[in-house]
Amino acid sequence: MRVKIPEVTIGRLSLYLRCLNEMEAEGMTVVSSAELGKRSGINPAQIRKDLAYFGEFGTRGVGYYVSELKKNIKEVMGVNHPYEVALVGVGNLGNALLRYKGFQRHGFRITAAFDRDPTDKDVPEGCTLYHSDDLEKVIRERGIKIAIVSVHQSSVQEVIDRLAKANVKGVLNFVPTRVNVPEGMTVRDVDMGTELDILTFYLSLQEK
Amino acid sequence: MRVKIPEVTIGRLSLYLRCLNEMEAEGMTVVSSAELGKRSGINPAQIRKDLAYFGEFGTRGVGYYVSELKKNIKEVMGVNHPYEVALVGVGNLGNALLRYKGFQRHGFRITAAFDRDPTDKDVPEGCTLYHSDDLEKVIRERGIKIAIVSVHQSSVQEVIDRLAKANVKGVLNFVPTRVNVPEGMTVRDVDMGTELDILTFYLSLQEK
DNA sequence: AGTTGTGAACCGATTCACAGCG
DNA sequence: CGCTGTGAATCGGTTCACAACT
Repeated sequence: MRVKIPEVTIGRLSLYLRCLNEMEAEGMTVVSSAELGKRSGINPAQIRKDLAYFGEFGTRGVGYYVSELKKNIKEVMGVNHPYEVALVGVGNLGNALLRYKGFQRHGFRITAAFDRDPTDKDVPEGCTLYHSDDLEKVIRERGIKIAIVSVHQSSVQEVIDRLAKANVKGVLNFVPTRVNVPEGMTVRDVDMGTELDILTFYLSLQEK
Repeated sequence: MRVKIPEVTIGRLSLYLRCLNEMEAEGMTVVSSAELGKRSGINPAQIRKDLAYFGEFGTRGVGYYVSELKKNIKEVMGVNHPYEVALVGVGNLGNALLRYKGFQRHGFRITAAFDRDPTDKDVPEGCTLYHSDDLEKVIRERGIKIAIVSVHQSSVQEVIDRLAKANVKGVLNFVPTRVNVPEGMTVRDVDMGTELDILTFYLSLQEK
């Protein structure tokens, strides 16, 4: 890899892909950065720059071939093949995440779920529920590299450390606590409480 | 307001508050930006700058008084009083969000839930379930200003527009679609599929 | 002496503007 | 001619370094 790629770029690639899918469905075969910009709300120069990090996907004077570009973006993002994902903590939130359709659309399948108390819990077709004790064993065996964590605050750090030991490389963390991220692992936090705080702040600004 | 406040600052204020609560529980009464930095993982200069946007909360040579600072941050964030929140779309995800404890910790209570098909659905104590048809009416009557949207893709835009009409000012949107944001409204997107995409990208980088 | 508050330097990301190419 | 790809300019946020203050 030549230069460092901003992580926001990856988020935008995901957005471009969504737009391209729509456009393809509408029968478009070629698209300019200007058109894609209109659809996605991103500045065209930004789009060109984002894409240029990874190659020269366009044709000057023409634009980008939709199906071509889709393929290239998918390759770049590493989402060409479906991914297995583990979920740790089958509480309210975990349960909903197990059933969330959005992951499938991105090519992810939650195939293993772990809980400290697996009795009385049930999981959707295609997913197996295990006791947390078996976390390392199962994840290693299956070669799972990505996990979603929705456990109780008190056990997040332990879970993250155990996932790291099991060779998990990426974690989507829904638990609002500062965690120590093990070497070689990427953790992305989703903190919904803080999101509401930010909305509230803007709200309180308006009142002034 | 004198200068523009970066929105990441607000997210960090929320983090500082969490740390301060911990520290207070541990009996600390005074804290320096260096100590808070250690706990929160944020650069001390950054912390001072974040706080300085809103006032001079510290004492030179001493630091910040914990309870004092907590109070000030809460005031700044507009979270001094509890907020009522509406939730639109009681599917899997919506249901989990209704029961998510993290919101309460931040002083939010989901007191009204809306669904196109409210039969057979039940909601926790303290929350009332309404038919979507009554959205504008109920939200207006209650003066609710913040909403969480977890409806089907096809109706997001309509829901957002109706919320705007009902005078809602902030929306936390869990639906992965580009929405047109009405004037005077703030929308924050939580796109969990894209989050996994980003993890996958880092994963695929490591393999090279 | 110790720590805040802040101007200046730095760094990274976005946008502009145009050369290069189809 | 039109649109991409990209160096240069700009913008915004972070970090540094120190003057101000207790």
